[in-house]
Amino acid sequence: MGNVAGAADAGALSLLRRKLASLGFHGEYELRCLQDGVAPRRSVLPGKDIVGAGDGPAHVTVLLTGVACLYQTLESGERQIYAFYYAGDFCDLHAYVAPERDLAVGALTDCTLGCIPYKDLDQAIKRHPELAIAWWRVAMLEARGIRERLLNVSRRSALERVAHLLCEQLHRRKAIGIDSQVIPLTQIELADAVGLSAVHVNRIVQELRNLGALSRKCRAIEVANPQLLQELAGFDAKYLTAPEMLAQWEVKTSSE
Amino acid sequence: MGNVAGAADAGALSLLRRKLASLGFHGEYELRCLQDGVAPRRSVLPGKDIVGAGDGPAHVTVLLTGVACLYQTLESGERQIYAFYYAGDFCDLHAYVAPERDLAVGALTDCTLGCIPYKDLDQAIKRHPELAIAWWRVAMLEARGIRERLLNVSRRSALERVAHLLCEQLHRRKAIGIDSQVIPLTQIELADAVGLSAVHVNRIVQELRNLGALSRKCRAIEVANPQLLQELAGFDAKYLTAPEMLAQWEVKTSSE
DNA sequence: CGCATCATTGAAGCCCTTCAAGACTTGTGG
DNA sequence: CCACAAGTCTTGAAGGGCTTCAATGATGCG
Repeated sequence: MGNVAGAADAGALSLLRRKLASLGFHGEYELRCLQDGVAPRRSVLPGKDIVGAGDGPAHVTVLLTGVACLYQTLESGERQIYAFYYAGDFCDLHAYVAPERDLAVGALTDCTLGCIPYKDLDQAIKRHPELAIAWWRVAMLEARGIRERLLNVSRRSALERVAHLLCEQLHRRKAIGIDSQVIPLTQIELADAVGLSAVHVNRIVQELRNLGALSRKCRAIEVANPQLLQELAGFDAKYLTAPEMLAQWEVKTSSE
Repeated sequence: MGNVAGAADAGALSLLRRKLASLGFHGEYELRCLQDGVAPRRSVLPGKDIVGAGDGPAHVTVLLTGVACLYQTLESGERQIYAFYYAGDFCDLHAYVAPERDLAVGALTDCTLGCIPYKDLDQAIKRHPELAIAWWRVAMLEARGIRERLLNVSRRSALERVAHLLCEQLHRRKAIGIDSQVIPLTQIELADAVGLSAVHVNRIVQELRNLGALSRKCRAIEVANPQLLQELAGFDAKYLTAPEMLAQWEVKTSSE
């Protein structure tokens, strides 16, 4: 709720600019029309929803700090996690073009959010149609991430699944400048993302600790040997879903 | 290879027009610039690739008739099917904005294809930026479909998975006017989509036949009792991923 | 007719789930 | 500062769903 002004907003804007640049959108001046939109801030505590199921917010939410996830709770009470969001990611861009029932975004750690009202987005797109291509690209990347999650659940053993998910998180965190070896997910959250029972994830985590891939120092998930973890996961960095590696992209319509 | 002219092209154009209208794009005249692009036709036999892994085609492919699938083959030789395509679906729109390694589109039945060269697409988008929002929407729907596939694999029993997949196919076929109760998928293809072994899918199919949900008349998958199948699957029509139900959408930028 | 692909069946066994209970951690209020 | 509650982590035992292997029967195609 607490609105912060000044320097913090500059940080948010530069985050947004980097993000859009990585998506192939290079309008320097044009970003200004979104700048004001990001100002309204919000904080959300772990376990609380950033976007509730069935919400029809009139703005797009940008994650500024923290970790969040896209998820759905089933009738049975189970929860399926579809994607993880980090600083710079858009949480509910999908709702702008295609409202989704039953889909929610939850905070996994303390989260800070920026909001871009739909009307600002409308105007920005109208003035700079290349933006729509950038959003299109965001959607494709989201699909790619979910495909990776499906592959994980469908074709890999429990140990590979967990190890692979941890490798992904490690890479995405590094890509935005977080070097900590600690991954702030509970075993329950891990289980909800890899489609295993929490009990079995626990056994896998212990196995990973025995193998030396994870640290035994603390209760949290701390990676002790990233190299080993990658080998156990069969993780291939080329499968990275993060848009950071795509900085060379150009928006087509502006070139021809 | 055989190019067909005249009446058949009119069918393809009307297919494309319906598709775009369902995505919220209503430019009557504007579609003409895509019309010429669809003319070049191609036929692909079952089991062959429409778009190979690593291909960088200079055009977007529209499926005009038949059934195709988006898939990936792993190092182990296994195949994961991510999505099914029917008449009117775009097979490789993703490659236009975000080239994908290892991803291929294969024909499951005899397929007829139309091609839209990238340069036509470039021009169309430049002239009518709302088109980019329509493509964006396509990408979101693709993501939604893959999420549904993930949910299927992650949280449901083998019988529910198979039944649910069959329900989806039935609905999508009906949405484009195919009323046949026969679903032209082999048990192996089913297995590759639901993440089960072919052997076990076979046992499930037999169980569904014993329960009366599937027909025993032929070797192919023929639905005998759609209602029962839906109950067994816990299938809820509201989860439909097909864009046909979204005809009420409007492209935002043109309204304000 | 022979070959390739798909469907079917059986047996053995492992991976993972479920249930149940206890230990540890954290935060909250008295 | 302690007690308590809530949530997470941990451990064991029992069982079932699915896989793998292997072999045989059907179907269709050149």
